[in-house]
Amino acid sequence: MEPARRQLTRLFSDVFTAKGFDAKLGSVSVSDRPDLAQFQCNGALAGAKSLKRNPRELATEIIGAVEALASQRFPLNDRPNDQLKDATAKPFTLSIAGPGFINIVLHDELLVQFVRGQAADKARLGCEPTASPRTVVIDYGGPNVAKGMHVGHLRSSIIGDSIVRIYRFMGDKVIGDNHVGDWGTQMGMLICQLREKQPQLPYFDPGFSGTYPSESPVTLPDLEVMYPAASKRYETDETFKAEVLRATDELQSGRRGYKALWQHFVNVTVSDLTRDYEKLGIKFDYWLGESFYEERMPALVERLKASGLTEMSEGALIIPLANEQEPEMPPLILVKSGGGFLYHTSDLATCEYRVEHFKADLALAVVDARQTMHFKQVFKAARLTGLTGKCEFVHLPFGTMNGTDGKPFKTRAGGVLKLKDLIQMVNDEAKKRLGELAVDRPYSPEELEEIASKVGVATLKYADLKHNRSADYVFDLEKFAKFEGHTGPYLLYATVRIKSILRKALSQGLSAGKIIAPTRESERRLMLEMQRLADVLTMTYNEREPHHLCEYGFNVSQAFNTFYTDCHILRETDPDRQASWLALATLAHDHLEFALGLLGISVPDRM
RNA sequence: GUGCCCGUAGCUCAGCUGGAUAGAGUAUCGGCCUCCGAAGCCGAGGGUCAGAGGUUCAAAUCCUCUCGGGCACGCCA
Repeated sequence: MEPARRQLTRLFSDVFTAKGFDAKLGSVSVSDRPDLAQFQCNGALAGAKSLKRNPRELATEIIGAVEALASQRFPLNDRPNDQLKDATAKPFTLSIAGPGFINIVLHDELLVQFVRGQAADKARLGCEPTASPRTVVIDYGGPNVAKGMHVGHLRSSIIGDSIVRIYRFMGDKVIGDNHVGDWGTQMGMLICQLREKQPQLPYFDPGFSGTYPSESPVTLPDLEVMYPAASKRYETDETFKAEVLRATDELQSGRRGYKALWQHFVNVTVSDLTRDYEKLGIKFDYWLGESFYEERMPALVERLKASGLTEMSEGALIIPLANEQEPEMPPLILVKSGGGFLYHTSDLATCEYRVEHFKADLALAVVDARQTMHFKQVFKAARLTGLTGKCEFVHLPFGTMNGTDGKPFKTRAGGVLKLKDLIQMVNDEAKKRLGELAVDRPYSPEELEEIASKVGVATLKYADLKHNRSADYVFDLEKFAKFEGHTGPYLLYATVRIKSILRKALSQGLSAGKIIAPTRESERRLMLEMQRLADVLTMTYNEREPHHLCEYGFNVSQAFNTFYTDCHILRETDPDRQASWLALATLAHDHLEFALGLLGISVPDRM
């Protein structure tokens, strides 16, 4: 069943259209004044203006026409006995306020019909799949070899994972790809750095023809030290830079020892990454890193050359991208003056592969906002050269995670906080809180671990997802440890509390029944909130902004908590009402578990 | 220099396809556990929506400019 707002919009639009107005005027929104109404339509104001008429007069006319259709569009099919005498009851009441707003309040019986519709649809809670499913490749994660995951990698993984879940639920064919940074100049840096420290290793002996050791000469912690050091030298030390560039070229042109060494770097990094992703409950369908496109790049470059869109400039092969609209757009460097490839080229090859191999209709890249220019270039070049076909390429940028000082996040010591340390920290805090709360419910150590982990992951993910995707946001460790207010644990707490009530009800032989019309404001508010779900989900899907779903979960939690305090379910004496409340609580639980699920957050049975 | 993002309560953020009294959380203050889980609920105070113009019956929202912060701009990714 469609949410009330959408159905009302259709009704009002029909009326506006019939009167010769733009259908858009019929748009109904949730009321800005919940004290006055549940929904509102402002179309009469704009409509009256275009005809230079009195808006209140037009609003009156609209109301008349809407009411004439109302009972037919929204039949009240179940009137409780005490309302039989009111057989002419309208499905909603309309009124005019202020300069010409039309206010709408649903009849309680109609409100209940929406909620019952959801309750009858356990699997989808009334959310229809998209009418035109597409094949969608979603590129997220994107960690780099030699740099373990730190807080900066959280966003892409968490946001991307949620978008994957949402798209899948909406019926698209989704392919999640972790585009690992495993093939750039950074690899040359690592090779040179290691060669200086351990030149005796067989990987550096060009004459070596035997089998290289299966054991990696370095661990991830080694790499994490080597990379920043090498990176610094690369910028200041010209000799080192030249060596690095040569090593990179040699690696990319297949030097055996370097390739073997590179494989070790990748392996130690990936096995560590996999553990981090497991802790976060994040999975990928593919791990097609930059190196995967290695073989495809030379052929691609040849084809592009043949297309006549490339030219030589300062020794490099480029695709010029500046035009009248974008005179400042820098060219895309296809081949470096030294002969190597940059990530522009591998990204072009990636675009091509996603179109040709995956037959993507849509390709989303969940990548840091600082790469905006890069993607503009790549996508423009891909379009120019015809690589994109009919596929739509979209960069979904996200903002930087800053510390409380407003600068990119660092630990107190000034270092980069590793993801696993962060997870550990949040889990420890969760454990502490569990100890304070669960006095009469001692958990086994295993269950304690599991719950703490769920609470910790919920804290991290929710904190990240609740913010507007494209803006920078402040990552406040102190707040993370608090778990109060608008946080993941708040939503978990509400959900777990419902589970607890339902368990208790079951043990007392009580069961959920038919949801009946609300009699209290707290009950009405909970229903109103829940019937919005499909609307919110559609918005989240269209905008690719999971924070709408966070907001929704928070609102439902809040509405439930108020309802919970106001309506004591297990103590209720009217069995019909009690059964209805149990059904309402069950539905609230299902909504929360559903919304959290799409955010990638799982709910423990108790906490 | 060119371009992009941002500036809303002490702090962290929603709201931005223009609409009524700008909302949450947090912090502060005051209530609520013999009663389904108080990580909760109820209430109070707290705002020149950075500033100035403009468009409009109506601007936090659209346009222009200024100020302030962040980021990106050819051989790192």
